[in-house]
Amino acid sequence: MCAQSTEFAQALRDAGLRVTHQRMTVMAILKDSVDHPSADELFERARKVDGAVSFATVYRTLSALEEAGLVRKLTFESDPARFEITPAAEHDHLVDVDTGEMIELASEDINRLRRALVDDLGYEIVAQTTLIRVRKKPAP
Amino acid sequence: MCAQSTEFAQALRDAGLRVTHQRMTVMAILKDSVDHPSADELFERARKVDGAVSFATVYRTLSALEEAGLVRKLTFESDPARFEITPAAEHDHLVDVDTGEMIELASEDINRLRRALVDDLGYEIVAQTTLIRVRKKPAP
DNA sequence: CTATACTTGCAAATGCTTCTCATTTACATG
DNA sequence: CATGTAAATGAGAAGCATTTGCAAGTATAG
Repeated sequence: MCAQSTEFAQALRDAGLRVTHQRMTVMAILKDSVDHPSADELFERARKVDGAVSFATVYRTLSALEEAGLVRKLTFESDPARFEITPAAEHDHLVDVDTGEMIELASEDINRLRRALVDDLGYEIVAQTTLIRVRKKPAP
Repeated sequence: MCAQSTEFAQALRDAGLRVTHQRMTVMAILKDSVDHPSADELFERARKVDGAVSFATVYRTLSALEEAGLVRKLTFESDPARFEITPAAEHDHLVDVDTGEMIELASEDINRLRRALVDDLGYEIVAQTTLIRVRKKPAP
């Protein structure tokens, strides 16, 4: 975790942000979370590690990190936003409507196709989010 | 507009909903809007046509219609939701980050690919939304 | 070590959306 | 066409996720 710490700290510095233990805590927790937590869940988990983290700071940290490109926010319908460390490769997200579970779906083919289409319209992609509500198929 | 009216009325009846002039107004306005208006914009426009439409009713109408599958809600980041008459063919949405303008992007190739990938994972698609933030490319 | 600009905590504020409840209305029935 | 009743509406209050104001705390340059 030590190597990871210095990595996070450097990322913060690169983004022109001060290295505070609250930010380090949030980043560490987010990195360890495979389930794309909401701000609320993140706050709960952060609090267990570092009692001195407030709700407001979780939100402020997340938007600072998002602006710096280190974190991505996933808005799904009218549900609370969920967050993930910015992924190296772009991917879409499936949400199981019955369980709420979130699954990642990577496809370089789709990405390529999409980039080409957007390009043809004279635009360049700034950011993108695909959220697909799915249901498990009944066993055949 | 007369033919369209009876069409809307029938759609409402099919969905088990009563035909009220408020609902007719909202549907007509939404049908005529090419810009995917928010509930607020829809309310403003509806009010001009029919003074007796309230904010609450716009929201209630939209969710009733959404539940009936006649309307689709687009949630984009933390911005207010926008709405469109449920499209015949699935398509993605681009939002110009500078102007807020929304453009539709249809690609049967992407849809097919996506369906296949989701299918492979053992799921079936219930609904999907892709929102791509874009910026106009500088002229070359 | 000190200065200072950036951060934080707390609580209040905000903004979109939903709900409550009294009143009105659509429409099946006589 | 009159009437009963369940559904729909208007106005405003309530709810919830997120943001903000301000006083106090703290990272970091010098």
